[in-house]
Parts: sequence; structure tokens; C-alpha cells
Amino acid sequence: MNKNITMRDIANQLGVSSVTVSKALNDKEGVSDELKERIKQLASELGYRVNMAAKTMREGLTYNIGVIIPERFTGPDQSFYLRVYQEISKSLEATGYYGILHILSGSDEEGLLLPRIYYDRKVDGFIVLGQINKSYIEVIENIEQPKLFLDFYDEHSSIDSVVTDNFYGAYELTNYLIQQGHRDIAYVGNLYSTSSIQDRFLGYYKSLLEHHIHLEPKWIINDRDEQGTYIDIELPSPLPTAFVCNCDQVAYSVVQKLKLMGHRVPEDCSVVGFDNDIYATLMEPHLTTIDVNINQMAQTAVQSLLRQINHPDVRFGRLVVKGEIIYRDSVKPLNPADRSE
Amino acid sequence: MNKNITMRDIANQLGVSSVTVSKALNDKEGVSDELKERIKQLASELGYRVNMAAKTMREGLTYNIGVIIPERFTGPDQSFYLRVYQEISKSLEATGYYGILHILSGSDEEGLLLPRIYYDRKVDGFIVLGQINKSYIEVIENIEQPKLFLDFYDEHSSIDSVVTDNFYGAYELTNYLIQQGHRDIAYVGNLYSTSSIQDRFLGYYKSLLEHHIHLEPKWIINDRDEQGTYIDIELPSPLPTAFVCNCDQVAYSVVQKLKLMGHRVPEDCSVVGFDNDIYATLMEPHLTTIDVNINQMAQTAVQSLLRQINHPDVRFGRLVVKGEIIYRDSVKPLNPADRSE
DNA sequence: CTGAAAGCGCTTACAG
DNA sequence: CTGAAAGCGCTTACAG
Repeated sequence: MNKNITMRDIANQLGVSSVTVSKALNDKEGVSDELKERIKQLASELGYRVNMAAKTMREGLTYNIGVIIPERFTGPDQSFYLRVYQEISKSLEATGYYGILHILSGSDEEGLLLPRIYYDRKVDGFIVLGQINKSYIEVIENIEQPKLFLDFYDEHSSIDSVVTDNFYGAYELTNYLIQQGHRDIAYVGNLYSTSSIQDRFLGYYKSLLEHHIHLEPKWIINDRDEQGTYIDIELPSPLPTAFVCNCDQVAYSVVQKLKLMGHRVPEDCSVVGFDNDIYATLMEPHLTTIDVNINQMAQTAVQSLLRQINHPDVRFGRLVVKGEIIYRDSVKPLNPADRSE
Repeated sequence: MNKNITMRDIANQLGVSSVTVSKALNDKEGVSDELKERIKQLASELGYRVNMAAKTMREGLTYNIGVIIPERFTGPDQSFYLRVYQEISKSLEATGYYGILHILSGSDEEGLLLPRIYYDRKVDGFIVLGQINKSYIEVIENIEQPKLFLDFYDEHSSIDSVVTDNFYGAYELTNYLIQQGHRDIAYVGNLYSTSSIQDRFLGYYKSLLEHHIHLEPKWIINDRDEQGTYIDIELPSPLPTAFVCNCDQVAYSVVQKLKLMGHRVPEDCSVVGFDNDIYATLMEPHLTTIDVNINQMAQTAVQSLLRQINHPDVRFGRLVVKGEIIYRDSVKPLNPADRSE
């Protein structure tokens, strides 16, 4: 019965024009309060629903945002970006927008193919969630629509970005380890893979510098290739007393590896991660890590992009969202006597 | 420069009508091959992109599907439905459709509020992913648009559904335990919470019946309240030799609990799960479980719903997607001598 | 306060 | 093979 009720139907039944109905339903000037009430009343009885497509065509706004996530971040054991997407979705809906997810396949990324949402003019703007390769960044840059990088950035690009505070997160985590008496501290992560891993490394390094601890090149341990595919981690020998891992999943692998070699965590080796994702509490011991404020990141991203849509000229640059150390059981204070040197 | 190029622009530049451009770009009859080529050529040079909103208004199809997930299934440690959503997204995009995610909050579900995508006519149909309460089912039923339940069903409802083969999955898993010599087998799950948990229980029960094993009421162990909130699991005493858990996450909890009590898995107790999600391989020992074919479920759901959109009269009823046992390390053959009675 | 006109960009049915 | 006309449902700008 509420089969495609239009404003005209309401107008006809009330003997007014559809212009008046439009004004009433949108709370615009120019309708008497009494008539407005009658219109709203009837609209609700008839189960009137706005036809967004008509609105879209008239205004040139789809009220959709495309969220692009590179496929390699969406494996069965990686739920982090999906959770971010979920938060984006919620933030968007609260403002009358909707998110459309596009998983960017490896081959499309290589072949520099834009997602279908682009060719179909399905969206008013794009959020790229997760680092894409240099050439694809250029392709995105050439899109003449608002866009934003989330959880990574590119120095050569003029595209706004929202990232978690990787640098200070890792810096504080490393400070904490040093406070606990550690001085032989390794960093696990490929420095050339993503801006996040690189910035976390730099935070770790800053902490080392401030404490006049020499950075041992052999204690920068690779965990993946530059495309982001995990490789087998080779632990150095002798072992450091602590590992700063670029993410919880890698921390989990490192702990597995240590256990396999007969070492105990944190008794023999302390380990910290980054993200506070599912790995942090599924592993034994529970991981000390940085809780990335996903909700805040999503909200910031959505707000920035929406502002870009409404004011195409304003730019934000790089927006940093603070994280927070979560202290758990993977770090042990080091007795000075235990030190290797 | 590709600022809102329309068919008319192409038509004007070529001195033809926009009707001809439309036909050419859509590969319809009635344009000479030569002209069609010129049109496509120019369209591509100009960076023409179709205006979906116009198409939508004309055809009355949005080419969007709403995917509704109850909030309680989307906690930080539950990525299963998000992964299903991801697969739905991919399946949809392959057919020119797009998914719009709506997380149904607990209060909206209680208050029987329909999502905004409904009021905005944003979608051509709905996939409800994850069991909703009875009253909300009725609300969904009254929507005069194609809809489908995914991963659950309701006997009183005429809405099509796609589910994994819960019954036979649990049946085969229990058969396997019995083959390994187990006879004291508990089931963990609230039988009144979801259709999946109920059907898995029934599969377990069928296996027991077939082997003439008495169903001990005390060995049906509760894991959550009827709203789905997890509760503390109380293990029975004496312990059975095996647990059939309604999902991997609960299997994980059970194993944690057993370990805490000083029991070893699988040496003292065997445990199996269902889903083959991240918990299955993150726990020690790795879990023997049923691999739910997420990709197949998503594809089946998308195809069914799309057919419903194009043929509003056809119904499928309940579609069952087969899963597969994944044998890992959480089950140990039971030596007859070990039996408790 | 109320409404007639025009137009967003496309496609279908029809005429030539 | 090609195109003029009409209409999908809305909203803005203008006239009364």
C-alpha cells in the first residue's frame, strides 16, 4: 500500500501543490504551520519515503562515500580495517551519509584500475583506508573529488590524511621499556613498507637517542616484504631483552617464535605491540600495546571528508589521533644484574 | 576537465542526439558500428562517467543492497560477520550492485526502528545478517521489498534464508568424536538463543541417538543468555571426555577454562568448535572445527536476493550451504581403558 | 503563504 | 540507422 508514494500523491490528496509538500517535509519557510502539520501527518499515514535518487540528481550529491581498502589488509586474520570501516559506517550514517566499501584487489592496484564506484559516480568522496602503492596514490590524486587517506599518508601528496599517533605511541612504549631497565631493545618491522611502520620505528629511535642508547642495525628486524606480505621472522642472536613490534599480529608471531625456541615471555624477553587488536588479548601473555582510538579516527576522517565536500577549498593536511598505552603482562622489569653487558 | 561530462556533451560535440549516445554507450541496437565507435572513443577521451542517479530515477532501481547486522555480533572480538559482509560486498560489486552496511543498534532493535536506508529508499533489497529478535523479524517482514535472512532463519517467516549446514556439520563433528572413542560428550550453547545454535545441537543429538548414547541434560552447557550476551561457563563435574562447542569463540573459552582448572587439551579433554574463524588457529591446541564457506554463503545470498529483485514472485525458502570439517589438534582418540564408566 | 515552471541526466517508446 | 518527446521525483528561483 505504500507503493511508491510521491510528494505529488500527497499534494493531490490535500489539494495543494508538490512544491508546498516539499517545503513542509523539509521544514522550509513558506508553509503555514497548520498546513505543514497536515502534510506531515498524511505523509506518515501513507508511509511516504523520500526518493533519494531524485534528490541526488537535483543536488548533484549522492550522499555516499567510497571506502577503499587494499585487499592485502583484509585477510581472514586481519579484522582491524574492517572494524575501522564499521566505525566509519556509523559516523557516516549519523550525518545522513552512507559508506560503500570497495576492496581493492592486488591486480587492480597494480593495474591502476579505479573502483567501479568511481565510474558509476556512486560517491561524493573517497576514503582510502590502508597504504596503497605510490603509483596508485597518483591515480587517486587525479580524481577530481574529495578524498582522504586514513591510517597512512604520503609526503609527496597533497591529500588530507588522518593517522594515529604512531611516532609518539612507539616513543612512549620504548620509554616505558627503558624505564623498566631494558637497554637492548629490538624493533620488528619493515621500514620501507608503510608510513606507520616507519613512524613507529622513528618513535622508537627517538627514545633510544634520548637515552643515549646506540641503535644496533642488527636489531632492526624484518617482518614483511615491501608489498606487505609477511615473511619468516629471523630473531637475532644473542637476543635483545625486549622487542618493540610494529603491530600486535607481529608481536604475536615473535612471541610464538620465542616460545618455540624455549624462551619465556616476559621472563626472558619482553615484547610490546601496537594496535590493541584481537591478538593482544588472545595471546599468552596478554600484550602491552597501544590502543588505537578507532572510533576517533573514523569520526575525524568522516568529518574532514564531509567538510571537504562542502568546502572544496579547505585543506587539513595531516590529522593525528592520539592512542594510549595499555599495560598488560608482556613486559618485565629488568634487574640491572641481568643485563648482558 | 572531466567536470560533469554528460551524454549531451558527447552528443553535441559529435553532432548527434543524446539518444544515440545512450544507445552506443549501452551497446543497444540502432547505432551504426562506426558511429558507436566514435562515440565510445570520445566518451573515453572526455572521461565520461555515467550518472547513476539519473539511471536510478528512470529505472526505479538504486543498485544498492542494504546489509543489516545486529550490533551485538560486531564486538571487537567478533569479526565473522564483518568478513561475511566483505564477501557480500565483493559478490555484489561483481554484478554491478553495491552493499550499504547498517549496524542495527540494540535500542533500534528493541524499539523496532527501521534503518535509515529504508526511509531514504537507498536500497533495492535487504540482507539481514545475524539473528534478530522475533518482533523485529515481523517488522522486516512488512517491508515491501526483497529481503533475505543470512546465517539464520525463522520458521514462522516466509522470508528466504541462506544458512550454513549447521545440523550436518555438528552431526559429523560428533560422529567423528564417537569414532575416536568418546561417549561422554557435552554440548556448549544456549539452545534458545539462535537457530544456528539450536540446529547444531540437534545435529549433535542425532549423532548421539544413532549411536544409542543417552543425552545427559547436565551436559548441555549454557554459554550465553537469550539475547546472546556471553555468560560465565560452568563446566560440569565430573567432566565429559569431549565438548562440542557451538562456535570457535566459545570453544576458546572452554579450553581456557579447562586449562585454568589444570586439565590438558586434548590429552584430558577433546574440544571441537564451529566456524573456523580466527580463534581456531590462535588457540593452543589448534581447533578441530567446521569451516563455514563464507564466500559461498555470500554468493548464494547475493544471487538469491538479486533474483528476487528481478522476479518478485519466485521464492527459494531455505538454502543450505555445506561446510567442511577441518581436522586439527584439539581431539584425541580415547583409549577404551580411559573411559569413565 | 502558495504554486507554475524549469531542470538535474538518463532511457523507453515511438516516429521517421 | 537516427532523433524528438516524455517522464522518473524532487527542489530552486521566481511570480503572485
